[in-house]
Amino acid sequence: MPKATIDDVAGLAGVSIKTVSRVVNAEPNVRQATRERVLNAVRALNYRPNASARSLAGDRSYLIGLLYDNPSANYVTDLQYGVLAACREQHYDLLIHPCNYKHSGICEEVVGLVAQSKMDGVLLTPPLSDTETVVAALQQARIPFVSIAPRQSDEGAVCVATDDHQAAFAMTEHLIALGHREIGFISGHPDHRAMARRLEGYREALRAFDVQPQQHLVVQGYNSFESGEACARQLLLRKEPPSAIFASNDDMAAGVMMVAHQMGIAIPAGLSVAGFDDTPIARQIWPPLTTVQQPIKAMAETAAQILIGRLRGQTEIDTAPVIPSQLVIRQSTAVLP
Amino acid sequence: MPKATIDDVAGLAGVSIKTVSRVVNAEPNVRQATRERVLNAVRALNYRPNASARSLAGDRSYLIGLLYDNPSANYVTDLQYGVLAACREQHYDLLIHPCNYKHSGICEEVVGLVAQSKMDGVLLTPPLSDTETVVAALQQARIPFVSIAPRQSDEGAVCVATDDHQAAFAMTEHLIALGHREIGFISGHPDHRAMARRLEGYREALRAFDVQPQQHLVVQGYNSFESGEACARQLLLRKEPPSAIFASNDDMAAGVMMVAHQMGIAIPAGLSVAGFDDTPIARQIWPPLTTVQQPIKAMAETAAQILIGRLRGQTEIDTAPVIPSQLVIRQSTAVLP
DNA sequence: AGCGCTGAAGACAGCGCTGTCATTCTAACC
DNA sequence: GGTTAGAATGACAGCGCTGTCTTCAGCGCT
Repeated sequence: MPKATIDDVAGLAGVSIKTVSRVVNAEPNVRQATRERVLNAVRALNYRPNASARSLAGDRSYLIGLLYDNPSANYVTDLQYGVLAACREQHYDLLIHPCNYKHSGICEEVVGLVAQSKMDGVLLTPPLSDTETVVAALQQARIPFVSIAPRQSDEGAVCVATDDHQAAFAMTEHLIALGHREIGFISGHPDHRAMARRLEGYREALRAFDVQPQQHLVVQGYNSFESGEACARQLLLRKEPPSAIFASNDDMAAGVMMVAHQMGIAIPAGLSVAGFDDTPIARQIWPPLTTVQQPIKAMAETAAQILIGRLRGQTEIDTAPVIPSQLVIRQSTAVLP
Repeated sequence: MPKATIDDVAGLAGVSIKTVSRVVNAEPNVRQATRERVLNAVRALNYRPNASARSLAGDRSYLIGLLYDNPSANYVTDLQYGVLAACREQHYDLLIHPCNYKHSGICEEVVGLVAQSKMDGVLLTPPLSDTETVVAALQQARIPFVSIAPRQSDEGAVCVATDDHQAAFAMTEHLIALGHREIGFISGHPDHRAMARRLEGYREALRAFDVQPQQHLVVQGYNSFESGEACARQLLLRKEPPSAIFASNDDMAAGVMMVAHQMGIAIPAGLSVAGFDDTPIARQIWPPLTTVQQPIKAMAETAAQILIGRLRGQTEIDTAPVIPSQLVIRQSTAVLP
């Protein structure tokens, strides 16, 4: 079957191509009977509008871009699945673009890419959404975008916000409730604003429950399993090691558990360990890891819906929804003996 | 800066738009001096050809699709990075399309998708590349495609082949060399041809080294961590448990190790465990897992290069390169005491 | 000098759609 | 019944490029 064009459909339905166009694009002002006649013709010919022609004429590509720079495969695929769900629903296609947020030419790269590939808009994810130069470049180039980012009062940018602060507070509260007072904290990569929020949440919980914060119990990690190992050694080799360690992500928490195993420390009997993100690894280590589950997929889907809505001209939508995360208590945390 | 069109460039360079088109598309028959004049104008105006116009006129979209149905985030992102590397080099864009290979309408879905999004060609990955109906539908619709798939003599389809058989043979040989004779094998999902090849490799190695194959030492897994656990219980609760277990993938091997830990079996002292794939988890469990590393990224990149080459009209390329995988010996396998 | 020939460049017609504006129809009102 | 606002439809010009065909200059040959 040769691919049908809009003319074929118009001919079969006995209307002008413009009317077919109206029906296909769900525009108003078409009589119900006409609409059905056209739809039948579309089905009969298995007509698919030509995306290129449509883009060229309409100056819209029905393509959105997903920009990311994140080494976690799970995070990336969760993002993609969420965005794809929204795209499919709205008949948009997705272009993915991993990039290096530290690259000096990142702004030109991003703007150039959007121009080149004719994206209608882009989705920005951490740490790109935390990189102010990129955000500014996008704004300046008037490229529609929506960020996924920690909650933030400043900036007018549209974003789907995470509640890292609150979740870290809740996790710390959980540890305190178990009787822990010496709670080590492994902070995350300094370029990720979400990581800073997690540290704040931890600190605020200590304050809220009158636990004496100790500077040396907070060590700087860099999100990787290996950095988790290094930080764990630093914390556990002290003369007075903490009774619990809260790592800013699961990979580092897994690193902590690896080191604990090697040092012969039982978990959770001798050490409670908590992570953040609820990646698959949380359930694949022993004991299963207490962590925080952030609905990445839902956030990505929401962000994509908002972006596409804006591209369609909507503006009255909620400009910064916060998607709540959830504590997942497993077996790596226990009451202080 | 308003976006420049080909007319602007032609005007500035003092040539016709067709000549600009020739230069931009690296076509022959343009004098060197003219070419340079045009290129200067392109740079001066920061000209980017309009992808939609180009597609419409040239009946090419410079878009390729990556089809997959795989729950492993690492696998998927490796694929993507490989394909993207080739795309970037060749100025193609990538559309990703996760799908459900068991869905009954999968063939129509795939063909429809390609038509809809105007993809020039697609990349097929396991288990889609193992699904004959999909392959047939693509061939019938005359959609150019390249598969990533286990080596296979039949079919004329262009593919980048894996050497699962050989790698599994090598791993089994490694275990035999360590003195193991009772080697349990956890096979993978039956719909993945690669998994069948791994089982064959195991069997052939037993035969080659005169180890008595035992039917009950081969149990059926389904690629997941949980199925690895179940299979491990089945193998380890026998009165004469194997001294080594070779799982068809790392997740299942991790499941085996989890069960062994729970049963108080030391690894590798009491049990050698081997996996396949070299996913990050292999290094994040204790002890680090002996496994097989298959260069997914390189395979994907090669496949994309071949596909793009074909789209460009090349045909004399190697039609079925085999990318060799590599044994990674870590600490989960040891000499039989 | 006249011939054909090749390489370099341009003219021109669309690709299949959408935006704009003109036109026709419908129905509700006086 | 005549008007008229508004809904429904159509005519038409291009969006920015590429494919095809044409033109023309320059060259070697007889």
